[in-house]
This record gives sequence, C-alpha cells and structure tokens, in this order.
Amino acid sequence: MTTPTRNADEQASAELAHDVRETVGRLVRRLRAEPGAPLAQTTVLARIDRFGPASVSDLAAAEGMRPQSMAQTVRDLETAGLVSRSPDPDDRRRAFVSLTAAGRELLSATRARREGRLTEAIERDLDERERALLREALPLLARLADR
Amino acid sequence: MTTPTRNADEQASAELAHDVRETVGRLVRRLRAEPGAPLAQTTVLARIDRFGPASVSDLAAAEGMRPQSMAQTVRDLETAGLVSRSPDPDDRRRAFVSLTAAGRELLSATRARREGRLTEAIERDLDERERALLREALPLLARLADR
DNA sequence: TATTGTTATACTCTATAACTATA
DNA sequence: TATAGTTATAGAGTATAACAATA
Repeated sequence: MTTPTRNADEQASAELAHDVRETVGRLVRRLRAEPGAPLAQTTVLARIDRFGPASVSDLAAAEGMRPQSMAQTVRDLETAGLVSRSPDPDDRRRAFVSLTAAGRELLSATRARREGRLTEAIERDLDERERALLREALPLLARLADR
Repeated sequence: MTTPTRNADEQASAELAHDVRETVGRLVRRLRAEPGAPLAQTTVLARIDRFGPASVSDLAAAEGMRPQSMAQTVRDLETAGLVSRSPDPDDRRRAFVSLTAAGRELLSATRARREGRLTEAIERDLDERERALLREALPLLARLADR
C-alpha cells in the first residue's frame, strides 16, 4: 500500500486531467460551430495577419500539427483565394504564405463580427482579473500540449 | 475615431482570443493522438466512472454536444463491449449507460498508463501553484464555451 | 541525407435531418 | 406537444504513407 497522500495527489491530478479534457473538448466544439470560415482556416488566417507571412512548415509547427495537414488547410485557403504563395528566393523548396486582399477583407469582416464572438465573450463575460488569470493559464496548457 | 484605450482593450482581447483558439487546438490535437481508445470514448468512460451511470442525454449535456452525436459514441462503446444499458423503470424512453467489467478494466489499464499521460504531465510538468492556477482557469474556459 | 512540400487515403468527431417511441 | 433516443448522411479536421524537388 502506498501512502494516502500519494494516492490523493494522483486522484486530484486524474480529476484535473479529466476536467481539462472535458473543458477543452467543449470549447473546441463551440468554436467549430461558429458561423463563418472553418476554424482551422480562420486560425491560420489570423496567425498570418498577426505574425506575418510564413511557410507551410512554420505554420504547422506553430499550430503543433503535421506539415501534411497544414498543406491541406493552406490549399483550401488558396483555392478560396484567401492566401497566396510567393517563393522564397533563398530556398526554392520554400514558399511564403501571405494574405490576399480577399483574405484581409474576410478577416476584417470577421472582426467586425468580433472575431467569431470569442473576443466579444472574453470582453463581456470575463473581468480584468479573470482575463489576466486566463493569460497566465494558457502557457500551462500549451506546456501540457507540447510536452 | 474611438478612444485609444478602447482600441487597445479590443486588440488585447482579440489576441487573447487567438491564443485561446491556438492553445486549445494544439491540446486537443495532442490528446487525440494518444494511444488507446479514441478521445471521445475515453472521456465518456471516465465520466461514467467518476459520476456514475447516466442517460445519453445527460452525457451529451455534460459534454456540451448534441444527443445524436453522443448516441454515436455510446453506440461505439457498446459495440466494443465497454458499456451496457439498463432501462429506466420510471421512464421507458430512458436508459442508463454504465461501465461493463471490460470497460472498467480498460479504464484501469489506461490509468496504469497514467490516464493517457495527461495526468502524468500534470504531475510532472506543473508545480502545485500552477495546478491551482489551472483549476481556477478551467471554469473560465468553460464559461466561454457555454456562453 | 535531410528538409520542404505535395497528393492520396482513411479515420475520428460531430453536426443536421428525419424518424420512432414514450411522456 | 415535448422529450429521449435512434439511424443516415455529410463535412471538418487531421493523421499516415508515399512521393518529388531542392538543399
């Protein structure tokens, strides 16, 4: 028999793990259900707008997904005319993905609707202390994701 | 032109929203990639184990998804022999979903592997202060999901 | 050899629509 | 009428495998 403390800690961590899975699941379901462009595409669009043009590999690494998966998302965005590619002159394997005028327009329109309502919810349903708490907690979740 | 403060706040919230989307996306991708039963099934199994038998509707509400979607997950679990149903004698439309011996066994085996490693990561990569912070932050994310 | 990127394919997850049975 | 549940179907999202081109 191990010590009661050890067991209690493990139990607490297991319950926290369950709560993390459930909360994250609920949130991603909710975000996906929002009107407008698909979540994965919108996130990539917002990332390019915020951090600038990037290669498919860079985008994949930033989102923590496989390059093949990101290639699909970028292809869909390109087909929709929301991004375009310009070859990297220094490395002909690479290409920079950047927003087209249409992509910027869609992003603005989305933001006029307050970023698919998540931004609105953050402003309306959380106070400043809670927003600060959330800002502190996100890196912890990222650490769990990147372990 | 609106006040600079208003714009700065909106900007900060929009960036927080982006970070939430990205972090949650990364985490759910990582959880899905874990070996063992599919994430959605494991979560339902863990929920029944923690909170006891429940109807499909109850489970759907708890996870914030449609009853039709939960019906699929429960059907898959039943096909795999991990859960069974017992009719509610008071309401013949309803049935309680509970774990079978095989379901309990799978859950134990999963926990022997430390709950798909998320529990392990929580214990190993976070200190007590960070775990407390995470516990505080989860309800905020849930609020954003349930708004 | 390693890296960047691609297409083909398949699986998980979850939604909407349309339905049955019971309350 | 409302609620609990189901099946059918479709779409988003992402992975693995296999490949081509460039470094």
